[in-house]
Amino acid sequence: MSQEEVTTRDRILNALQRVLFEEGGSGVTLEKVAAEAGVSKGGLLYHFKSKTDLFDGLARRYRHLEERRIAEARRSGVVEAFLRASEIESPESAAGLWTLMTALRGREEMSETAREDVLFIFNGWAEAIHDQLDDPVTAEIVRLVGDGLFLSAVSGAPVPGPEVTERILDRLKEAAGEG
Amino acid sequence: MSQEEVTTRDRILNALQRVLFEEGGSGVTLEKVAAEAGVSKGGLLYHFKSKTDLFDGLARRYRHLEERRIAEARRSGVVEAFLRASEIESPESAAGLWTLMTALRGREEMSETAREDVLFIFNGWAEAIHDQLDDPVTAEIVRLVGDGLFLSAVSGAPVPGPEVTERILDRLKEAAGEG
DNA sequence: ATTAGTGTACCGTCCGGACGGTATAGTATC
DNA sequence: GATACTATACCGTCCGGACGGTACACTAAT
Repeated sequence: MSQEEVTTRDRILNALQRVLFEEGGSGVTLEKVAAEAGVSKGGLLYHFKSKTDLFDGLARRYRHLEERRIAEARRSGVVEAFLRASEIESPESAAGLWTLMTALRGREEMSETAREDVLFIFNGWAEAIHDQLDDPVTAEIVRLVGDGLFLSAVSGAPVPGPEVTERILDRLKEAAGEG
Repeated sequence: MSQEEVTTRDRILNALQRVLFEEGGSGVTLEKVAAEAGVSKGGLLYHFKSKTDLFDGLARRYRHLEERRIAEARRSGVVEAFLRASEIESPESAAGLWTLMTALRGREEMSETAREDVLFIFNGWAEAIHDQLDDPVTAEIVRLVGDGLFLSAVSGAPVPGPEVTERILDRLKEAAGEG
């Protein structure tokens, strides 16, 4: 439990992300996640008292992560930060967020607090973008392009090549007066 | 079985969309869909021999629908048609496509043919857009904005108001030289 | 014209397995 | 002696899918 080592709780959440990535939302079972994390089922239930609680924990962790990213982006320039965050760095991480979003509507097995955490992320980015850009239409375009990037990357739909992405970024930054 | 009446098969698929909309992907059970369609479980299984087959049927129907829309859009102007199609007319319909997309990665319970049908839709729109716009960067922006619109509408993330949407549309049509 | 047979479109029930969750006894570390 | 687990056993429920009917329309031979 020293500072640099990852807690068991975090290992379990990472395992959940991996299972989500490999098998999708309906492939998640407590036993699988426990095994993937190298814990027993009892051990998992010690940290998360139900499956719902487990998903809540993941949503909460995403929220904290994105809160930090958004704050940083407000300093460094939102357009670039948001668009870069939307192309996916870690497929496992994206798959988790994706599943959570999917569960947003029609609560499948997600609690109200998890729903709020996920919405917080989207609203947080939207606010940051609108705060920094004067023109609301440009701001919306930036937001939508980012969401589109996220959707494409995570769903297997066609993704623009890296050099096209760069040119999109340049064009939007120019329109936004950033950079 | 005359022309104007909807087949039982279609009624079952509509029921699936409704259940998907109300309860999400993991809320789908054969019994629920059957009840919603006003058929027995046995009756459902007569038309679709497994749950996978049921989802396949839905994907196939989407594909046919979008094929027609894309062909029409090539005549009437892709930018407007695509963006209008991406803001959602029917939430039930969108929820179904959304679930299918979610299942694209990590096959949960979707067959290869369903995956192909869904990818066909996305690639079909992408091709139509790129065919009609000279500048590939603009084309990609249009595509991404549309995907972002879809994502927002269906996930509960913030949606631009109608007048902002119109202005986005105008700006993109201008950039594309359409209309 | 009746009989027999065939295909289609269903209904209702049952079974086996998977899964969420509970419980409990034990272990190791701090 | 509290914390952080392991391991195992168990229960109740839900669900996919198989199966055995049923009803009815249509055809074909007698």
